[in-house]
Amino acid sequence: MHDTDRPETNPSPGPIDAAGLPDAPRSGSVTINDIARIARVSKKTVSRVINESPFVKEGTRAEIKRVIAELGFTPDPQARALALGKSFLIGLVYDNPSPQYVVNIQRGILDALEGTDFQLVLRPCDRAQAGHIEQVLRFAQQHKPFGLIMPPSVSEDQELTGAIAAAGIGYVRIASVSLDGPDHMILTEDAGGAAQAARHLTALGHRRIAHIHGPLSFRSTHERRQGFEAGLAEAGLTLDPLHVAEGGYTFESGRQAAEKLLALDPRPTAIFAGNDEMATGTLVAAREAGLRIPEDISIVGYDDTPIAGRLWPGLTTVRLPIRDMGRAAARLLLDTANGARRTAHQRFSPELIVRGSSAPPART
Amino acid sequence: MHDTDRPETNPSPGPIDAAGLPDAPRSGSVTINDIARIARVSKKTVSRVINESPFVKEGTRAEIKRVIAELGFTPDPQARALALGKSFLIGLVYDNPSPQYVVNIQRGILDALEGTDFQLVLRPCDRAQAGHIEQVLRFAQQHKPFGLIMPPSVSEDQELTGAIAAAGIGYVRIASVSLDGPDHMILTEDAGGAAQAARHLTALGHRRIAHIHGPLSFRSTHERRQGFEAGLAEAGLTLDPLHVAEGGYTFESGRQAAEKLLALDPRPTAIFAGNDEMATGTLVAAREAGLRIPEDISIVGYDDTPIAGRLWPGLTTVRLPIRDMGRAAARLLLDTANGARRTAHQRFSPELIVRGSSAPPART
DNA sequence: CTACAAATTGTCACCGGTGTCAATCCTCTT
DNA sequence: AAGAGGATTGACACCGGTGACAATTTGTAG
Repeated sequence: MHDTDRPETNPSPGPIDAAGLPDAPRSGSVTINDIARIARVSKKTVSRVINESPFVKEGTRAEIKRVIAELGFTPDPQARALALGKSFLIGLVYDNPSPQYVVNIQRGILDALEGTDFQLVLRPCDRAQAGHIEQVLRFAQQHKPFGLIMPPSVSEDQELTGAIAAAGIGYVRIASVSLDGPDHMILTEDAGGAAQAARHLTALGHRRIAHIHGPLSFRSTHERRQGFEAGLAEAGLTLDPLHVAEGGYTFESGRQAAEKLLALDPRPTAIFAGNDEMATGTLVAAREAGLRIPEDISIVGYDDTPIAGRLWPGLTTVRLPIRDMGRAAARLLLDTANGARRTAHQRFSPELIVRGSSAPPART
Repeated sequence: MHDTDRPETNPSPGPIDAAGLPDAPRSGSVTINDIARIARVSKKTVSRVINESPFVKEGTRAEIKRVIAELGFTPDPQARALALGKSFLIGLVYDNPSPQYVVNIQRGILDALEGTDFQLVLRPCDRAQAGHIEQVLRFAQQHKPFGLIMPPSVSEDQELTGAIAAAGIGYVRIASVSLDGPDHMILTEDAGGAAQAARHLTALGHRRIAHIHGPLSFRSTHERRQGFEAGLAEAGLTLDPLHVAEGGYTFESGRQAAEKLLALDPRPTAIFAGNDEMATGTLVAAREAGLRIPEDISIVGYDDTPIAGRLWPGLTTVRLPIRDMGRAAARLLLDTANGARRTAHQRFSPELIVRGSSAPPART
């Protein structure tokens, strides 16, 4: 149970020095009042200096800054948040099933937040679960975050982003280029990356090429497939519906989809998976089927998460600068604090990374 | 540049309804004042209900709760934090190089925090970098988190934990059992897990067994090595110093350490790596050396991160219930809010997971 | 029916900042 | 040298809660 039966008043001794020097800074921490008193100005002027207001005389500003540095004062985020009606938290609202993706986004955001007063708060959001929008909204209304960052597939949920915009919360979305919008966005050229993968395979001489795509609820799924088909078309190929399997962006789903594709006769000589997790599943499925990689089957993934370089053979994949994107998203958000009013879009181009999992098909 | 040249006063129209009904709740959000007014009590009494104080008459409490539910009131965390001198943030202070570990800890903590008012804030902490303690301390003093959770190796930094304790911040450490302390802890029996790995290998018939340990700054490194040696001793074996290599808990370090071990003559028939990342590196090094796994070399890891199940062959490893540990750590922290004053220790036992990377040694 | 203690509720200052707007200080003009 | 008008600065209320302590109500013994 709670310890609620203790008396409401706190019987602890309290600040012993309370009766002492009336001018001594509180033992706890330095506040704006201490600075104001010592610098012989009003707290409002100190506040102006903190907030870099231009309406402070240079000499005053210098003196206040000196005192601030001397006492090691840092403004209380809670108090500021209360007064401003906006906290110094940046919320990462995510549902991406790939841990690698999530960690890299986090790292990028943390890169950008370093040295600022902003903190990164994690807010997972299960779109499959009813009421997920209300949960995020509740967080937003309660904690009044400075802004939210939404990677796919949260970023593709129109209902959610609409509700957040309506609540007056700033946010940056990370999404595929095809998803246009009037808000801040970090865009990835998914179709282009997938086309690179297709070109790579056709250049190696593959003709029977299969594709495992992600969940239909992800826009990247469609974009990557479409880009892949466009890339194949450049070599005069089309994607046989038999050669298309659906996955869920997870290892296990990739493995199962690959099992189906590998059982085809004739067997495809190459498989392009919608992300690295599924490509890893494909690799395992191929191994279980007794196939050699890349001699019997070439495998290409997408994202270049760390696992791609840890497999044997290394996974040929399309690198997405996920960490950079996270950093850019956070920067975009912070810029709005500095008065950047116009919405900004920023593009990131994927790059094909060739490792050992792809090679020319065996002569049949 | 900043938009600091805008006038200090906000020229926007402001709340239009300000002159209207004096009793109407603010358009923004419902506050404790609204509840108090409508329930015809003082805000202090509402505050008591919010905080589940027992000093409120049942009827009053019921009525206030009704009004709270009706208006959908939720107390402002910033205001509470300001008044209490303690925020509703839980800080995860981490430096573990393995992304899988980090994500799982996060998930566990988030599990425990779901449905509470607490938020998870990420606070990476590079122990190699000078001033890392000051950074964490600065965060703690500024944001006054409700508590911190520190997994290894941050949890093993006496200087850091000491400073945090001195600052009066509550925290829970996740560490090896050998690291005793007067504070809340989640303990893992690393030595026991490593001993299980040793028994597994000796039972398979291995005699030339090597070990790649982690960085010396991690306590788990010593604990795992010691447990491993103890397990070998049960079979009458000792660990030849030649068969010991140092790694850094990273993929690349494991790969390099394994290269050295695999070049020995006679070659070890089994390698126990201090974590899965290094075991993965070992697997790649073995493949590069043209060895078959497990026929030519058995490999065992530690942690059972997801990658262990994604490799081919699957990695035999020691499973640590990382997510459960994160959840337990957060629960422990929350319990202190409910008056649990005694420090609590909670143990988690590792479990050997046998997959395809270990088998009896080939007859030589 | 009183009186006194316990239970319940209220008042008011304060947590540490910011917004509003008035007051004061300069710097030029004329 | 007085006045105008912009540049600086300050006074004070307020953001939405909680702590300390006083006030009021209730319960119960005498």
